[in-house]
Amino acid sequence: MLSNRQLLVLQVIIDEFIETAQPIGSRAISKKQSVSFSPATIRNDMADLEEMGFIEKTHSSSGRVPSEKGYRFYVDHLLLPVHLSDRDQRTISNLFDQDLVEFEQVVQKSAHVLSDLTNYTSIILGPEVYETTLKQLQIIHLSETTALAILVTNTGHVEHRSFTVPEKIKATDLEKLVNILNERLIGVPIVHLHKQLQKELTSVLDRYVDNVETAFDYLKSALLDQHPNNIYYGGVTNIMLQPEFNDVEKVHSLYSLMEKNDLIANVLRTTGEGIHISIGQENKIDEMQDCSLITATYSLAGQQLGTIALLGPKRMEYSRVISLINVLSNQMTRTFNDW
Amino acid sequence: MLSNRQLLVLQVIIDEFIETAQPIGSRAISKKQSVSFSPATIRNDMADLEEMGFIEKTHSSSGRVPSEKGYRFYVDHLLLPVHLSDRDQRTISNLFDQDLVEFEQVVQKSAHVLSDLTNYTSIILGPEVYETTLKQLQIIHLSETTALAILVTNTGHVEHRSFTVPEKIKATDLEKLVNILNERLIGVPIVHLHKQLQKELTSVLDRYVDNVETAFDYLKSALLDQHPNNIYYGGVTNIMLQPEFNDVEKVHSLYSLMEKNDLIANVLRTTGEGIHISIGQENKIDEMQDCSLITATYSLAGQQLGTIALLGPKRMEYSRVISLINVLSNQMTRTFNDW
DNA sequence: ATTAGCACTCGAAAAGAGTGAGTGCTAACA
DNA sequence: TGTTAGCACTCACTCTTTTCGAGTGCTAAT
Repeated sequence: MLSNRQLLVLQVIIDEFIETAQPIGSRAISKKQSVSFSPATIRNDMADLEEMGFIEKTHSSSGRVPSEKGYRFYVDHLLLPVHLSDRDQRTISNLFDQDLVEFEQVVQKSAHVLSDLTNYTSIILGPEVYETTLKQLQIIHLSETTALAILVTNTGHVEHRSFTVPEKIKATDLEKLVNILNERLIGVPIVHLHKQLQKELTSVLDRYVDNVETAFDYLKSALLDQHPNNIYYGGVTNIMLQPEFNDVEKVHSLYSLMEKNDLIANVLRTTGEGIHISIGQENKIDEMQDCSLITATYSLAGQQLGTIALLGPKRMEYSRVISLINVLSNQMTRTFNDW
Repeated sequence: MLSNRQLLVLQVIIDEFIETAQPIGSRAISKKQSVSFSPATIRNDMADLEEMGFIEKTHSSSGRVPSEKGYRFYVDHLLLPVHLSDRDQRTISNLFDQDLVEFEQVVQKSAHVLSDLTNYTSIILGPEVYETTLKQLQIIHLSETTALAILVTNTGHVEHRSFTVPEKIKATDLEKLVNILNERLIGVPIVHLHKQLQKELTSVLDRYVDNVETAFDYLKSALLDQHPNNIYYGGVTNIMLQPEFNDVEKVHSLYSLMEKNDLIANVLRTTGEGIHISIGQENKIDEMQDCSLITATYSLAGQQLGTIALLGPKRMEYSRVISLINVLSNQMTRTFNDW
């Protein structure tokens, strides 16, 4: 069990390291306002803390830096809830005072605010089309052999894909199909589209369309296949402002990771509801082992829509960032539910 | 005027520097197959070339590196047309063998191929909506107060924007307006939409719609304002593989630049037709002064659609890159015109 | 006109010296 | 018994110094 003084020492070390990115020595700790012990006393506590794995030395006679276990303890037990600064609060309320009408817009602007305020990189996932319902389906013929399928959801999200129309499908068949689909499918959650189609409509369609199967397959693949991961990054250059990324190798590895959208999407999609923090090795992705990732979900009518996340060095301003991301994701959820 | 031997020496220096990124000494040049002179002779020529500003020393007793004037001369006069390697040719024909039906797709995949083959960063602009014609216009009401405007062009490009519908506009008015617009405007170049609207339709609309001006204004701003710059980057991490960007500062400045889309769009939009090369200080953008930018345009029916570009260090594999970008932009133009 | 020879330059890498911030340990102290 | 002062020790950093070698310019010989 940690003594009160040890808790204090650990707190000071981490706070200080988060600010300066430099190892902290016993003398520096002893000089802090909140600490009234001599360096020698502090050194004893530091030795204990190191033995327990909360802090580390960079070399045998250096000051201490937090270990990942230290950060985890800090996040779990030492984090004092902070009130946001005036500037932070103003920036956020400015954002939500504009009347934004598109989901994507809200989410993207939130991400930008988040990365601007923190100097870390924001990542957002969603809003997931899967969670929304069909508003309208449309086919537009661009030429004899190509057509454009447009799908609009109730959240104002637009998906479109163009495809080659094979010769055996008549243009009129496609149109009929779309009309019928629109009659029957508006309001159906996108995620159920496929099942719904198969179950209820095949027989009905037979009457109207000559070549149901093929037309249907084409439409399906045009609309539902290769669903793009709805991933968006904000403030990607911020990473380079952090001293731990003063090495092109590291930046390169992280940026390459950001090109693998499906990997990141997977991680963000599988975080539970609310705020989650993973520190260093806790991250499943190799390239993130030197980073911390803070995620928060936003939702509509209790239904989880997507995730907003912040990627930075392990030496993150946890307390401030958590407050920010908390306020933002709540505001997002509120805004969506107001519509 | 440069002697033949001086031309040879300059060529060897630049070729070698492009490959190794190291200063080249007289001994190294003399050892080349194509050179049959002693180091001392080479040194005399090098001194001359330096006096004329084609090459530089990094310090008083170092080998030589090309100056920007040197690169310019190389590009203008020493570039031997290269035949593409098998691999390059195969990659490109693979790309165009797939049946791609969307403009964006072709352009983006081309950019990716370009950056993958060269290890530089590709930038593409367009296809410009301005150059295309209206295929269909549509308004979808999402709720009482919000609506989504979707604009489809003949090239399969989809633009959409959602907006707040003010109370004084009736939903039916908007629909009427859209119907009329569709009747009259399909086939009109997007760039003329505005003029066309004002000139021909105001009187007609008066008959049908109660509140033309307001409805029209809203629609216009939803569709035509804040036209996003259609900029796309490929292989952005490649830059970090180049030794001249082994410094986070430089990478940061270049990446920050890439977030300023309008600046880049402007540069790409104002390059003339065909292939253009700007080297170092020839670039108008400050952050690019250490880079070379190679641009090529692609077009449809003689109408310039957009630009495809490659950004890399001044020490670029000019001959290969130019061949590649040439073949690619021609293939793109051909593909578009085939549709 | 070309080349060999030679003294010279200068960056890069290696080796050494000094500095200081930090430690652990021991003994003294309240 | 918990805290502190004192002290020897460690080790990264910085600053010089040295060495090394690739490269140069110049001059004289071919």
